[in-house]
Amino acid sequence: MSELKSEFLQILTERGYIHQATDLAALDAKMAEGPITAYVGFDCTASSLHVGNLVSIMMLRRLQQAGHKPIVLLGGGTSRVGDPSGKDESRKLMTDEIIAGNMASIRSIFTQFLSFGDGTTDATMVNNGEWLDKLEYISFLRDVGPHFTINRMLTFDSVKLRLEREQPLTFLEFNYMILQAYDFMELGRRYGCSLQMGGSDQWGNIVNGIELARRIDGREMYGVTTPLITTADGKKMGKTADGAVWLNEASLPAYNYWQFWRNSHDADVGKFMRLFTDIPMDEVRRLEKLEGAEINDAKVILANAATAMCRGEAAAKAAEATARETFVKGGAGTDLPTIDVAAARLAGGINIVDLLVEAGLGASKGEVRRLVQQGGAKVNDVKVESIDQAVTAADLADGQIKLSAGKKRHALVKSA
RNA sequence: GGAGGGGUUGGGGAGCGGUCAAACCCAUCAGACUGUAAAUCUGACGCCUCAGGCUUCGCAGGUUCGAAUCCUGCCCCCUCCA
Repeated sequence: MSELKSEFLQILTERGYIHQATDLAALDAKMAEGPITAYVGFDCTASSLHVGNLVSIMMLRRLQQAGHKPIVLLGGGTSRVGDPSGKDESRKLMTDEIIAGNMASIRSIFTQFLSFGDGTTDATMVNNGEWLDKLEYISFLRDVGPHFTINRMLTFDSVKLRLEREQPLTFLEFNYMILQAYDFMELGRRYGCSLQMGGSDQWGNIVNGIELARRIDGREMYGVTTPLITTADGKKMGKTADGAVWLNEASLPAYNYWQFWRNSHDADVGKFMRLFTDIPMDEVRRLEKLEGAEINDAKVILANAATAMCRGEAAAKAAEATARETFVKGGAGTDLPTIDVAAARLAGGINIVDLLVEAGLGASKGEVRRLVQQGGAKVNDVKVESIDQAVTAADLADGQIKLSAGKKRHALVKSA
């Protein structure tokens, strides 16, 4: 895989998106010739996607930028079956209502990253329930069944791992890969889609689709997978103490999203810029070389770019302003988590431990007591000396009280 | 189906009648050092009305002054044999 001709694959390679690909040379030639249509599938297993899905979303964005057509496939149909990959246990079956709700919530995310419409390079959103829900069992079996041997299916990791560990794999789950393969073929028929992209765990599913389409339709299709993105200390990216880093504002406020990127490890700054922002490569190369305190500037640029893309320019600006106000000036930015407390209650004095728990800076009173005893709690940047201390209206400064747990976690209390 | 082994506090994993809220490691949180980084060092790490109390060791019973530790039943898991 020496010199690539197509802009898209050049960019993908340069920015670190490619893990595996089927017949890259042929795909490259095809993409250099003219626009193609490609898709990534997303299951509707949660009400929001998270940064783990971001690599795939960004690939679609790159695709569109390079003049090709992206399809976002929402797994309204496949979510009713459940992908068995990796997990030891079967996924719980989700109700149709939950799936529909998740799908509606996930849809909105994509408009931030792609431009939708009817133009040749406009993105399209499709729900595989459109065809999967209508399949007739016997005819489906006759059409598709002969092209899959059980022998082969048993060799795929998603199945093999489960069997090796003697974990049950239901027939329902076993069918997932067939349905995904069918999706790819169907997208080829309906939209002339010829490329499927996805995470490295999707490799088997993608290859199945390619083979199915070739056997039944004689259509040549391709697959590209992304590497599993890990952080510099070797962990799966996107896991924080509080859980996943969600893309939806409702699941994770912009300030926290911004902070996630701002707190990247030094060594990850360049990698993340390449994958998750549109910052030009020259700029990336310059910024990732910064050392010492200067790399912090690069982290801010990363956080701004990533947040702006997902949550909009205004949200990024507000988050940055709050971070600057809070961390650089030692004040309190408006984007910090805020709780309201009745004026009367505040006038009477509220125990600091109770207040910290209410503000979400600790999970239990015991935890917060420890925090105070270890000198990690602050009111208006003054260390709390005792767990018996009370916060009163006298602590209000500019109508608010700043609570801190450690150096990074802050919240505001407002009197209402 | 047969024979063994096991289910312990977020994860891993000790404990095998009292000194057990339960070793140790990881993760996590805080403090120091810094750059809102990493590494390192220190401390904490079930809940509460916190020098005291309460609820935990798969589930339900039982033995005992006293059980995570013993017994009975149930559920689940693993290994080997068929």
